[in-house]
Amino acid sequence: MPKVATRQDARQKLLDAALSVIRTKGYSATSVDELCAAAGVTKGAFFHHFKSKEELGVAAANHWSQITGALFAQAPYHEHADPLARIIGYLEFRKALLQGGVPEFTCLVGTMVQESYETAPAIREACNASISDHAAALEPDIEAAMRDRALAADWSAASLALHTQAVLQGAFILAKAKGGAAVAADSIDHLIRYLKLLFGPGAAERQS
Amino acid sequence: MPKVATRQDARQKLLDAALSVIRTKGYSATSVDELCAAAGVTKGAFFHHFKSKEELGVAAANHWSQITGALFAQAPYHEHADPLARIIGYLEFRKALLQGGVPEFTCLVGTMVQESYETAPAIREACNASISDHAAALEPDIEAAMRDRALAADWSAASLALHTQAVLQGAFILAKAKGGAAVAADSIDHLIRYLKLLFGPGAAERQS
DNA sequence: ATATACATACCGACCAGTTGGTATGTTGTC
DNA sequence: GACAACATACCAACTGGTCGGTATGTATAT
Repeated sequence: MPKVATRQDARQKLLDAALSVIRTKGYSATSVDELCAAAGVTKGAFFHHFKSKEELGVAAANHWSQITGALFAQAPYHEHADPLARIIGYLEFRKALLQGGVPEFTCLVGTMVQESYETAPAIREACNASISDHAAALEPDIEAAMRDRALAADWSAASLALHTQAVLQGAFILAKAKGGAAVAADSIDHLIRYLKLLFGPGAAERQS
Repeated sequence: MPKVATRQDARQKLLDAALSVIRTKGYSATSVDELCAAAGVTKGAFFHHFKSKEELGVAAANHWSQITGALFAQAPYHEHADPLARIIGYLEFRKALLQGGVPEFTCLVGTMVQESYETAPAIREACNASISDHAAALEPDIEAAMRDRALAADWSAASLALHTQAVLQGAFILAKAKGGAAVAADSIDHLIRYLKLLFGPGAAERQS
């Protein structure tokens, strides 16, 4: 029996618990006690690993970056030869992720940054890094697609990458408001349509 | 001296205070005491007008709907003869609203629904109504634009209207994460570009 | 005109429960 | 035996909410 396994992993259990609890109730409404209960850990363990609730918030945002980073890095859409196909594939992948209850497919950092952007700068910055890094990962494919089609656009690859994240974050808000994933899928479809119009046949001629 | 003025307006003062305080700190992190202090009102007055904090949340969402409803109803973009111009005008208007600090231009109900969608059904529904009604107000113009151009689209006016709200809500999240309005404006620009591609010259031929 | 009756608007002390955080153990490991 | 990884007990501050009370307005009957 790996006795070591029960020891030393309180931090991980807290971090994992934070992902689901905070996505369900929000950061402020989530108490330390609740987090400990969900993780099956005592309060002493909590403050042994995190010197404050805010530090847990920062760590949770970073944890989220790691997990989602790994998920998207190994996703199959990277295999497409055409960069545009990879971008569309990414968005189809995000649509396919809209499974289960709303708390299960929504974004931790999008939720957290709303509550803490003015009151907890460290959390805001960790959330910003998570979103911005994820967006930055899309830039090379967007740039390649622009080059392929010789697009002389009045927008940058970076701004389009951020726009995809805006649509996704907004789609999550609508899903929360309406209590279902359907709206979110519709919004992603509109984004896909936008990309196809931007990069599709005759696109270079339409833009100048 | 209007002695009456000092009476009876505690409710309004609380509602107005709620708009700014909740947009800054979020719903959960805003305490009743804080709300009272910001409104210059006592706790007794609070619970005289609202039987619970949650009821204040619902009332604040409705108050927000009223205020924003009036703002957009009297906005100048309705004067355009062309329905597409009205839609683009609406989005330009929203871009022009990105002034001042982040808490001043972001959306109350978008913020609130993130925190309460699972825990406070009444607030969720009030926020949903605010967003959905606002989106619904855009539908007639979208439908008219589709009719004008004889678009046989595989998307509905309703879904496009909701998509505009998703982009706006997402733009606010990015603005909060990055600490400035610039990203939000860029995202609205992408949305405007999408609409121009959807409805612009040759659009009917491109879609089938 | 005025007394009675009642409703509305508001005040502020108070309460029980919860909050984030701390101080002091205990236990296993190198 | 030193140190990390926890557990337990506890605390002051704050939380949403209650409650008895007061000031003011209004309808009605006399």
